[in-house]
This record gives sequence, C-alpha cells and structure tokens, in this order.
Amino acid sequence: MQQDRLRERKKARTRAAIRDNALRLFREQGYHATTVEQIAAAAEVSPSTFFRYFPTKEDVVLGDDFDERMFGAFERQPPDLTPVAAIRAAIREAIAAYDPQEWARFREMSAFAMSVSEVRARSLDELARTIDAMAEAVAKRTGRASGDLAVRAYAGAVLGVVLSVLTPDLGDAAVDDQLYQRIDEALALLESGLPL
Amino acid sequence: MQQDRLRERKKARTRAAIRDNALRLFREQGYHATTVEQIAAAAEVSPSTFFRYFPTKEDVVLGDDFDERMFGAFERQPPDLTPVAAIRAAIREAIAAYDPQEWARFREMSAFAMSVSEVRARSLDELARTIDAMAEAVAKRTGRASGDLAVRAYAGAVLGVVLSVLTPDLGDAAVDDQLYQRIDEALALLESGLPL
DNA sequence: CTACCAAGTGGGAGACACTACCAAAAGATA
DNA sequence: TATCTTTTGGTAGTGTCTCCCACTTGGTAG
Repeated sequence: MQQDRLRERKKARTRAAIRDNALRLFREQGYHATTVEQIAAAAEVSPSTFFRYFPTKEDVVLGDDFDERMFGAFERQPPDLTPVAAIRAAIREAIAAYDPQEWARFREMSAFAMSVSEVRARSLDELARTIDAMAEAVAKRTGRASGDLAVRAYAGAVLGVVLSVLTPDLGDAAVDDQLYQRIDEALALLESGLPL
Repeated sequence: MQQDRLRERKKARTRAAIRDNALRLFREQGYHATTVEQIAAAAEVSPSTFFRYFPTKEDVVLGDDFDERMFGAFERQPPDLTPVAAIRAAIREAIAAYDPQEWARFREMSAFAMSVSEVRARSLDELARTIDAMAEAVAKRTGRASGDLAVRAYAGAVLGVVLSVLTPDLGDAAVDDQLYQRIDEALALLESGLPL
C-alpha cells in the first residue's frame, strides 16, 4: 500500500512543467502569441492533458492562492476589530506568510495577469467573490442578514477602494510591496470616513 | 446631399435588431446555449455583420451608457454642492433620463451581465476604468490632484457602493423607484461612515 | 510474476468565437 | 446614368475548449 506516491509526484511534476513552460513562453512571446498547443509541446504533454490540469489557458496565470490565504487570515482575526481593520490585518498576514521566493513569483504572475485584459478581468472577479465571502462572514458575525443593505454597501465600498488603487497601474505592471502599502493606506482612509 | 440619413437609420435598426434578438434568445435559452450564428439568423444578418456591430458576444450585454449619462449629469451639477450631493443628483438624473422601456432593458442587461461570469468579469474591469474617470471628475470639482489617493479611494468607494446595490438578487421584482432609493440610501450610509 | 483494476494520457472529431479577405449589393454623389 | 463609397455576405482559417474512446501506466492482490 504505497498509496499513489509515484502518481502524485508525477502529477505535480507535470503540472509544474506545464505552468513553468507556459510562463516562460508568455514571457518570451507574449500571452496571446502563445498557443496551448505550444505550451503542451514544450511541457511534453498532449493538449488534452493541458486542459486536464488547467481548465482554461487563463488559469495557468491565475493559480494564486492569495485570496484563500487572505480569507483564512480574515477569519482568524479577533472579533472586536472593525471589518476593514480585519481586512487590513488579513492582507498583511497573507503577504507575510509567503517566503521571499514565492512572493517574488506571486508578484510576477500578478503583474502579468494585470497586463492581459481577460486575465485581469477574471482576477478582479475573483477578488469580488472573496470580498463577498468576507461580507457574508461579517454579516454572520454581526448577526445581520446576508442581503443587508449596509453590509452590501460596506463590501462594495471595500471592493471599490481596492480597485481604485489597483487600477492606475494596469499597464505598468507595478505589483510590488508599495502597491499593497497603498491599498492599506486607502483602506485606512475608508476606515476614517473617506475625508476629502 | 442627404448626408447618409437612410444609412444611419438602417444601421441603427440593424443594431437594435441584433441586440433585441440576442437578449430574447439569452432569456429563452441562456447565454451560453445561444450561439452568435443563432443571433445573426434571428436578426436576419450574417455572422460577419454581427461582429461588425459588436466586437464580441459579450458586448451585446455590455453596451450600457449609464456611466456616460451619469458623468454628464455630474458635471452639470452646480459647483456649490458637495461631491456626494452632486453624485446623488447625477445618479438620479441619469436614471430619470431613461424612458421606462430603456430602463427596463438596462436593468435586464445588468442582471444578465452579473449572472454570466465572463461578462461579469469584464464589467468589473470596466468599473475600474470608470473609477479613473470618476476620480478625475471629483478631483476637478474639489481642486485636488486626480492621482490623489484620497480622491481615488473616494471615487472607488462611491462606485463600489453603487455596484453593490445595482447587483440585485436575480429574478427579483425590485421596482425602479425602489432601486434608486436604495442607491441613495447606500450612498447615505457611505456618507455617514458605513456604520455596521 | 501474473492478472487485474483504476487512474491518467493521447488523439480524433467537432462546436464555437472570432479574424482576414474578397466580391457583390446598396446607398450617396455628380 | 455613371461613379464612388460604405456595407454586406460568404469563405476559409485559427485557436480555445469539449467529448469520447482506445491505450498505457501505476497500484494491488493472488
């Protein structure tokens, strides 16, 4: 009973091969100019297999678990924090949980994702989902209904504030620590009532 | 010199035919189950022509001019109003400018956009761009720099709040006045610091 | 070692969104 | 009417993604 060890290892290797070759090709010739067929060939698998590992071409770039980490950290925050404070702490913790190498890789993929419109759109959609989930958690914690206008508005405001910071650099692939610092600042502004 | 009148009219009619038939088919059989070929056939044009009027299938549902109307109204507001007051007035005017039929279609299209993941993703991406424009407008009004973080965060929060209300639970019967009223309520909440 | 089962792979056929191109039709102009 | 421009339809193709089936490979049990 060796419990599929070899299989698991092979799958991990295949997955990494696909992802690494894809990123390399994207870097070398751009996202659109790279076909799934090319990626599959470079990773020495068939196109069918590519789609078994990644449901779409976008998912190769999209596979970051930042949102999950952030959500997890969010739920671990003490209940006396305001939601925005909890989100800020969650972001900080999620970043801190990366080791430097992972962090660098994550930033590269994010920057890349932001530069390709379809991928960027999907990233934003996932961000919105995460924030929605957080709103749900907040609703539960404060004993409010999940459709409560105040909760919805709150979540919407958070999403909008984050987007407002994320947006201006869309072209200039500037995903760095400073970006997250500015997100934190913007959320702090939201917390203090958005003074103009 | 009759200046292309017939042509313009025909183009408008073709565009409307494509859009209306598309929406009808989406309603009847769903977005994914409806092919461009079917839409084109229903509108009595060729698939080529479909793509001349709408660059992608998504754009049929995405073409809403609410933003433009709102910005127009925003800039027409008297300068002594506070930004929030101006935004509230602008939104009220933008909604009022629709005739009932247009308004119904707009709401249906929004609901569709939010229920289909790809379209929703693109909507969010466009929201990001709208935030830019809004920040610019607010900056102009308050005499601040358009890149000012506080201004951007503010614009983002406002649009985020509007979005959160505009994304209604699907298949509801929220009446028109109610919708605006809820937007206004949500903005009031934002103004008072989003109490939870 | 062998036989067997489950999991993973490759390859073909095809749907569908979308592009590039060209020839025909329709509208505008003189 | 003849001519020029815009719009259209049709054809051929590319690329993403799905379905399906035969084949191979890893794990397991006699």
